[in-house]
Amino acid sequence: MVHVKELSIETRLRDCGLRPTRQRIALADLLFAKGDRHLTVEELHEEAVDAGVPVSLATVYNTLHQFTEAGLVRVLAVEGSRTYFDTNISDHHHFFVEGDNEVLDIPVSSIEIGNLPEPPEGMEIAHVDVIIRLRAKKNR
Amino acid sequence: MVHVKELSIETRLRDCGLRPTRQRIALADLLFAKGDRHLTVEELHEEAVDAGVPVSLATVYNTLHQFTEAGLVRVLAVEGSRTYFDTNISDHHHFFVEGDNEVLDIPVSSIEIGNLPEPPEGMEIAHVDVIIRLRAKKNR
DNA sequence: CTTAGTGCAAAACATTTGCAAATGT
DNA sequence: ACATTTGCAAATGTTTTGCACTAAG
Repeated sequence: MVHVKELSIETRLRDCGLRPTRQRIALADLLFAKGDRHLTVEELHEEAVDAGVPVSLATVYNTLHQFTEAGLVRVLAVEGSRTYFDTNISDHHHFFVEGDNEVLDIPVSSIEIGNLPEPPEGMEIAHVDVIIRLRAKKNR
Repeated sequence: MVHVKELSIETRLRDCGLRPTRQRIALADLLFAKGDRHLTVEELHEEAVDAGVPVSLATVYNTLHQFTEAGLVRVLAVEGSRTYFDTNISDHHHFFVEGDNEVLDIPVSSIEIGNLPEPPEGMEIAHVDVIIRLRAKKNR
């Protein structure tokens, strides 16, 4: 049924030098089928298990790191304890809802950053992350 | 000798509802004496021990969290594993040197952010973090 | 004295790793 | 068949917690 999609994901994995194993295909499906997502390892693992793909937690960790190296996903540093992975690798920024620990995309076009400072000698800019931290507005 | 400074730190702590204990004073001294700093718990602990204040790691954790709640320091989310604490609580941004895991301040004045998107319904902006990730420039 | 703070060791998490068994090519 | 990948369980690294002991007011 979802065979067309799986084929293309298999190709993508192969292009990255990753063997398209059952687990990797299933994880990639979950990651990319539903559009842009922000997930912890734990969340993805649970989704996979719920979807009937009993992959181990260690494999989810390993797979997400492989995907990161392959440039399929990106690591998000928003909160100390858990690592978030972002399936949207295009240039964009994030809302982070404190308390809920929820991450939302901000289209890059909607933010203008000017006057970026010169990086120190011998350094170049790898990436600019903007995180807008949100809290519930207290209604009084 | 450094008594004037210690007195004022004692007052600051007291104002935050924190008893100025030996350990807290020593840690606050290390944090604030040398200007703006970006430290992990481990680093601060080592500094304290080196300075002849044999505080325990757990106390450094507890103290930094208390300082954070009191608004004396700020948590920096730059890198997944370790938590950085920033002694500069004014509005500013950061360079993060990947590989070195080093954090550098960027004066806020030098970056202009325009077109900030509207926060979702019922939310307000708590803080805007800009992290410019740097990598060593490859000289070719 | 009384209460809050500290240190230690153990617990709790998140993440990584080693190795035998399973899978992909 | 052969190399890679997986799963498990154990190891690691970081942070938190429980509780007896110590220090501050």
